[in-house]
Formats: sequence, C-alpha cells, structure tokens
Amino acid sequence: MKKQAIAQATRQRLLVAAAQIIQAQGTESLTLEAVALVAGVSKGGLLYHFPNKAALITGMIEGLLHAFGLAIEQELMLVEGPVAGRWLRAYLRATFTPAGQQLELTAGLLAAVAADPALLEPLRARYELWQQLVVADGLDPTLATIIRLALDGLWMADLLGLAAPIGAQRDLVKTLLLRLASTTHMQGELI
Amino acid sequence: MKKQAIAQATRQRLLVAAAQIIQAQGTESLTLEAVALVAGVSKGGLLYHFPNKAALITGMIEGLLHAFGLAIEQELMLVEGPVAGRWLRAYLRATFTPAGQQLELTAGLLAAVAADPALLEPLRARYELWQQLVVADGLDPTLATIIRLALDGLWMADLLGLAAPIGAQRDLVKTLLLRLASTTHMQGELI
DNA sequence: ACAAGTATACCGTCCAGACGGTATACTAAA
DNA sequence: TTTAGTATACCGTCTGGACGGTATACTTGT
Repeated sequence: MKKQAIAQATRQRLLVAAAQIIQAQGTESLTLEAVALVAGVSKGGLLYHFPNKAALITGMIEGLLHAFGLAIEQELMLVEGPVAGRWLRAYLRATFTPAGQQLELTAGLLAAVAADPALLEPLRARYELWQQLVVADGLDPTLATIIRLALDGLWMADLLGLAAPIGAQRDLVKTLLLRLASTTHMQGELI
Repeated sequence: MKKQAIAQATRQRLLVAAAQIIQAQGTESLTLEAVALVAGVSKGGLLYHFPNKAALITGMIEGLLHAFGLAIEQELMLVEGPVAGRWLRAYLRATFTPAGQQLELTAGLLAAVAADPALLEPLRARYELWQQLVVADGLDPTLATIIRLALDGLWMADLLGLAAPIGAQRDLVKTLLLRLASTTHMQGELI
C-alpha cells in the first residue's frame, strides 16, 4: 500500500480513537497517551499527525463539519416536495442520517468546549451560515427557526442521553417535522 | 452577620466562580485552585465546602435542577390558556426566564460531561420525568416533543453560542412556540 | 537502472509544571 | 471554650509536548 494512504488511515484511526475515549470516559480522559494507545500508535506518532492537542480537537470538528456538509449536499440532490423549505428538509434528513448521528465525531464538540471554547469558532461560523439559509428558505422564518432548534435539541439529547425520543416516537417526530418544513403557510389558529 | 449565612454565601460564590471559569475558558481550566481564586477563597476553603471536584460539579448540577424546578413551579401558578399544554407552556416560559444565573449554572453540565459522564445521571433522570409530563400534557405527543426539543436546542445554542436567535427574532420564536403549545388540535395540512 | 540523497511516517524517553487532595495550623463567632 | 470556617504547606501523580532517533518510501543525478 502507498505510504500516504497508510498515513491517512492512521490519522483517521486517531480521530476515531479520540472520539471513543470521550464518549466512554469524558473529555477529561482524553489524553494524548490514551488516544495513541487506543489507535495503536505511539505518542510520538500521534504528535506527528497532530502537533498538539488543540490540533487533534480541531481535526475532529473539521471532520464533523465535512461529513455533515456532505450529508446535506447529498440530501439536497433528492427531488421532493415544494421549493419552499427545500434546504431545511435536507438539513433535517441529514441530521437523521447515520452520518448526522455520528456521535463519534460529534464528541469533538465536547472536547472543544472542554479544552478551549475558542476552538468552537469554526462551528459557530458554520451555524451562522446555516441559520441564514434556514430563515431564507421560503418558509415562515420563525417556524423554520423552531424546526432548526428542534433538530439541534434532538442532536444534543442524543449526545448527552437526555430523554431523546427513540423508535416509533422518533419516526413520528421526523415525520411531523418534515411536514412542518413543507408548510408554505399555516392555517387557522397557528399563525 | 451570622457565620452560617456567610458560609452559605461563600458556597454560592464558589459555584458561580466555577461556572464563570467554564464559560470563559472551558472545563479544562476548571481547577480547584482557579475556582478558589476567583471566589476569593483559599483552596482549603473550597475543599471545606466541596470535599472533592466531583462534589463541586454535582453541586452545580443540583443547583441548576433546583433553580429550574422552582422556575417551572412558579410559572405553573400562572393562570392562562387552555388546560392542555399547561405544563409544557410553564416549561417553555421557564426556559425563557431571563435569569442569567441559570446559564451560569448550566455550565455545570459541561463540567460533568468533561469529568465523568456518570455525573449526568441525576439530570438524565429528571429529563425522563419531564419528557413523560410533556407527552401526557394533553397535546399531540409528537408536537409536544418537538416543542420540548426546540427549547432544549435553544438552550444549547445559547450555551455554546451556536446562532441562537436574539432580540425580536427570539421573541417571535417564543410567541410561536407558545401558540403551538396551546393547540389542542391542528388543522389542515399540518396533521 | 540504480545508488545516493531526501522527505515522510513513526517511535520511545524525558521533564517541568500543574493538578487533586491531605494534613495541619489558625481565627473568630457562638 | 469550642468548633465552624478558612488558610498554608506540601506530596504523589499525571500530562502535554519537546526531542533525538529510525526505517521506509520517494526522487534525482548519472
């Protein structure tokens, strides 16, 4: 195998190992040594790929952003429903997608908030952008924002184990959210 | 002043100091020494009130649970709207309560997830209870769950600075959520 | 084609400093 | 006088990261 390809795989293993440690034992246990051990690399090897701890965490967040961005783009290609709410529905489906539920990568968020909240900056920037797209999606901006917040809430409930809906209830939530995100105008008492 | 009262105030200062440190510098900077310094107490003084770090974090979470529980109870006393959705609306208004301290204490959650996810257990238990109340509130359970998730999402967006709606937009979100939580049955295309 | 030279990927050790926690001394209110 | 509350001094452990070294893959001059 090509050397570069191996190196790339090692890098990925390190990222995954870091996420696993966080999920299992909390960010405080995220030490360079532990990550290296789980990934089957020496500490020096880890530091080759990520020159310091912050770089490792940034790597996780960038990975998350990249994966989720791809998931959205993919969902956007699906032809469905009215034009209004198109983007929001893609975002919605992406969060319900395995990639969106890659809690592994999501753990990077926790690591960032632990090590230095400033590391969240790229994520914040992306969220600002997403929020802009959400309100400009042709739906009622307020309802669209609520849908967005509900998706984020679900994501957090999953991450922290805070009574996230599962099974059939989860499907119902998804279905209703999708329907809300297809509503160009609401009737009667709602708005 | 009574000595006990002073001690109680010191305890509170320690909790607040811990929350401030977390918000400003991340959980990794939450060291006993730093907390003591910010609170204007020596390390020994801190350890009198909280025998170890886990106790300090548990204290923050219990404080959050207590404060939020009180806020809900208070909102429940307000007479308004239909019976259905009564509890959810109280939860909703409590979430929007401008008690800045609440956000401070919320930081305890981050500390818990950093130090040891098991410390979240009391919070998880409480959430299960809340979720039960949410679905049994007389509204459509799925819509009620979505509202709950949106509130949690808002809470997280505030906590992490992820494009949380502010100002007029925030008020609109609150108003629409309240209206959704007063809807005993939805019309037309929605359900 | 191939030796010589260079870049890439990774290893193992070491250390200064920070951290949680203990032990003990002090102080002022009751 | 007692003791709740706070201060000071200290210890053992762990951590991030620096560093020097090695082996394998590439590139280049000839």
